[in-house]
Amino acid sequence: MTIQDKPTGVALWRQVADGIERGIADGRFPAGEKLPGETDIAETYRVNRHTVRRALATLAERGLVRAERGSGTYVEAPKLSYPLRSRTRFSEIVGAGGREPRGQLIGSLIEPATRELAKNLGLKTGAPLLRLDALRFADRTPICVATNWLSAERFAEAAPIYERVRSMTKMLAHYGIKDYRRRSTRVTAAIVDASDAAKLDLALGRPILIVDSTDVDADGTPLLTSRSRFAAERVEFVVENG
Amino acid sequence: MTIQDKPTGVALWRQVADGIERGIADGRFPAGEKLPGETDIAETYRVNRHTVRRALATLAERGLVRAERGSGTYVEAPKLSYPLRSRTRFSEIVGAGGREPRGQLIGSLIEPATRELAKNLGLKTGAPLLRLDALRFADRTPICVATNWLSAERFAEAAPIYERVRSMTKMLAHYGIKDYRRRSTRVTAAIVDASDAAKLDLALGRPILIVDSTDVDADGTPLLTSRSRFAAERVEFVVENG
DNA sequence: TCAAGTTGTCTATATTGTTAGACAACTTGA
DNA sequence: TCAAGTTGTCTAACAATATAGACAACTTGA
Repeated sequence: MTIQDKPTGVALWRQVADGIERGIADGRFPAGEKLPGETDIAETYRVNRHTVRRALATLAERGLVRAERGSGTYVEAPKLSYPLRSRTRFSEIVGAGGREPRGQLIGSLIEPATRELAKNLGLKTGAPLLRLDALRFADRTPICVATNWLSAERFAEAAPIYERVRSMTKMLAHYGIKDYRRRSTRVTAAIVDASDAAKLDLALGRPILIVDSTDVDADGTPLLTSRSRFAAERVEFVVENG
Repeated sequence: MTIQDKPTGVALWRQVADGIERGIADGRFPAGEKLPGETDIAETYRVNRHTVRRALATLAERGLVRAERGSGTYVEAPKLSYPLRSRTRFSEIVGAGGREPRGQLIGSLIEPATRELAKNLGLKTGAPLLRLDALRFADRTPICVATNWLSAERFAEAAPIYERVRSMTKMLAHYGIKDYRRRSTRVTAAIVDASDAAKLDLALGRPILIVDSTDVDADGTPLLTSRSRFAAERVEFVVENG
């Protein structure tokens, strides 16, 4: 009992947890930054280190902080709230959260359509597809790896264009496509593989959200189909009902 | 552990005490009336009678209730008596009632002065104003939401300072303002809107008291102008004549 | 490679919170 | 006067909270 001497009915660990949470909320402890060490926190709150640990444990359970043994405890970025609606644009969604969207082309190649890809795009199995692999960021934090398949015939120059404009929406605009919408969205989850882990700067064994989707133009003609892998700890999908 | 099953860090007696205090504040337990018996309270909160007793003890210590052996426990606390005089300090007024004043900054932004605000503050229309929205408590009971406007140039750092000291008076003291007084006060009433209802923990449709005021320093220079919305059921303004 | 600094885990002890039961002291109204 | 209902007080047991110290496991940078 050092914060106040009279019993308040509010446990010390709770007071410490609330104090730290307030610090995160108001930016005294920015996302990604290291918190003071447990010993330091214990000292500033004049409380035992175990009490601080309990406070941090509740915050970690809620995903607000992440402890790294031997290194420190870090503020987790608040999850990006990602609405799943028919008009889904990564750049708009990220921008709406006050963060800067960024895309980076990490690979492009031509490959023949599997049966499923062909079905999604309304093409024949084996038709040539342009595959674009992109890494997408909110500010400097990688959010997802997206693999997009488009008709190689219709969108022959898509790769260099995407590389320049760094936005799917703008790239499609180059082909005269003013608007498009999501025809289908399927969400599942898995454990990240080594390749994606490296791209997303994610520890092995962490969960990812996998979104399979197909975008169509105003007439319903398929434009592209894609599989995106999101770092689960950085996003939160919001399904809007109604 | 019956109110919730996970440990919350808030003692049961404290939760009961807060619940009863809320009931007194919002009129479910009017001043002078008898509370339900300790056994009844224990039953409604699904808690031991001793726990209720501890809750009542803390309320009694603060003068909110008075226990009469053999008869019952009665509500003491009348509405917060809030004198409207030229030297009006929320913290002093609440403190004088034996309750603990508290302030919480709920928002701050820069906005241009409307004609009326400019007039109150002796500035030009459109001048940059710092707007501070604060929620003020007596103990744990929200009393009013106050929107304060100050010159953004003169009080550039007011928001973080207020956040720290949680008192308008102390914040102004940081700017070397030792004393100030109320130049004008206007009182009206309305029905609470949804936003204020949530902040004040007030049911929709309940009345609020609206106070528009301007504070000036010893020389008569305007310092801040504000609009406060009080939960009508929790305060009683006292106008002292003479 | 090593030292310093970090989080993770264990044991132990004291204090506070919560429940349970019993009975005393008192008030109220029939 | 008496029964019912109230608050006051006591003992007892257990759970949750808090402190203390020691050491392991790990990361970082010199």
